[in-house]
Amino acid sequence: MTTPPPGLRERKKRATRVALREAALRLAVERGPDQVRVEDIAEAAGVSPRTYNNYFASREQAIVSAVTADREARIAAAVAARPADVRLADAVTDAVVEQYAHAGEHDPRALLLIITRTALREAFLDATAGIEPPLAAVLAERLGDTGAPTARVLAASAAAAVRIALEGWLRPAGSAEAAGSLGAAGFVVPAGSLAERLRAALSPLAPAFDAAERLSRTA
Amino acid sequence: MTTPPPGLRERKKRATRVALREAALRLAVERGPDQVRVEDIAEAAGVSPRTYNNYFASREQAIVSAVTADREARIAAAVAARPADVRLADAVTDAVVEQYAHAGEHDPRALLLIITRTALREAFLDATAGIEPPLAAVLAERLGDTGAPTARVLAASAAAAVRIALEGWLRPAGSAEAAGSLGAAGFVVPAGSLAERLRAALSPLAPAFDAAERLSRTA
DNA sequence: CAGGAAAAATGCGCGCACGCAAGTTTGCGT
DNA sequence: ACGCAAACTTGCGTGCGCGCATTTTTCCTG
Repeated sequence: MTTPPPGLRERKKRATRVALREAALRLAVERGPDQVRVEDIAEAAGVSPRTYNNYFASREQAIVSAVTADREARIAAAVAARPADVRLADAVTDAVVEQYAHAGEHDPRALLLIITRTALREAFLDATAGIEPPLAAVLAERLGDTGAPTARVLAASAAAAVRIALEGWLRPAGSAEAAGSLGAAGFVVPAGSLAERLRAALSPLAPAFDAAERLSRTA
Repeated sequence: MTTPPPGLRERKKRATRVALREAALRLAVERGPDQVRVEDIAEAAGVSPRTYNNYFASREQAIVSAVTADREARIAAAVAARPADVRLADAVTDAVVEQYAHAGEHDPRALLLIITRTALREAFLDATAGIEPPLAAVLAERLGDTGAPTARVLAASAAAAVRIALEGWLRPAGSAEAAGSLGAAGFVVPAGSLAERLRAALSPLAPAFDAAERLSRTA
């Protein structure tokens, strides 16, 4: 369940992936996303362009993944960490809010960039779908997997809710420009409390979580 | 609410879109999806390749859309058509089941093709996301839109559930081959009752629909 | 510690998606 | 009926995603 010994192969793979995503983000921030060719990213990471494509299916994906990182896994872990007697709906909601709270805290320019460019926004939103599999796994465990698709459906629904919350959150930012390397301003971000939006989007699902939980207890 | 007068421009556009998607499907069935270049589709539809790309963002999308057609709108319409006093969850479930019941009834070969080829399956599944917007619209109406994202979340959740049901339904079909123009067999399809899977996937969401409905009644 | 299997990196080639800047068609006001 | 503006089509050019075959690296087992 932990980390046996990672093995060298695995470590190198991770290193390459990290190198690629960081190079992608750095270059995108420095010179603007449209001025970064795949070749540049690959070179900066010290691999061939072809190899780059073995790790990421698109430039947007690479850039965004530097911000998204392994948020999916962190959410799942956070849910699993909650004591077993708290309402499942609350566990999920809190875990999600917690993980998105310090979104892009490390580099405001990255967030600004993603918000501004349409293609990146798109990729960023699509990335939320990634929480489904790990979340489904923990939910299946908590609900005592019956073979029914309940866990997956709830996980996917939560993911969809998160996506909707994010969409609404960054809707205000629609203009162009501001791509120079010196955006510098963190106070330009949409604001409007991401946390509130997340809770609002997830709350309609609470009854479904409650019902599933009830079923699993009586079973 | 109906059709004012469609206008000539609009009619031509629709005609082109239909021509493209039907050409795409026909060619794909005839000679196998990998033997169809964009150029062929465009030519068969009597437009330039560039124009083809103004209508569809990928070959898969074009092919699949011939089967998907306007299922999204039909589902939304079906929901809207149910009397206002039936449980919302039931209305949605029945509407979905009803629309997917005669899936690819017209051309079994098309279904067979989509099931077989991975890229097409992917595109087919992605297409389910398309039900969200129209469904969200009807739900918003039924629930008396409060500005809260409830309707959208429920619609997206339902779409996700449908996707999961479909995934499970066509999992059994994983092999390759059988791409010749004479598949001819309709009894090869996965079977295992799509309807049951759809209901099973949607049922965990019922409590959420009930709760939303209750809220809207008391408000 | 050798040797061979499995996995990953790489090079090459093809078709494709899409931005851009014309050219062409449709719609509408006068 | 005319002509202008907006919508749509088209050709061209660029970088990209990915399948395939080959080479290089990692891993395991005797």
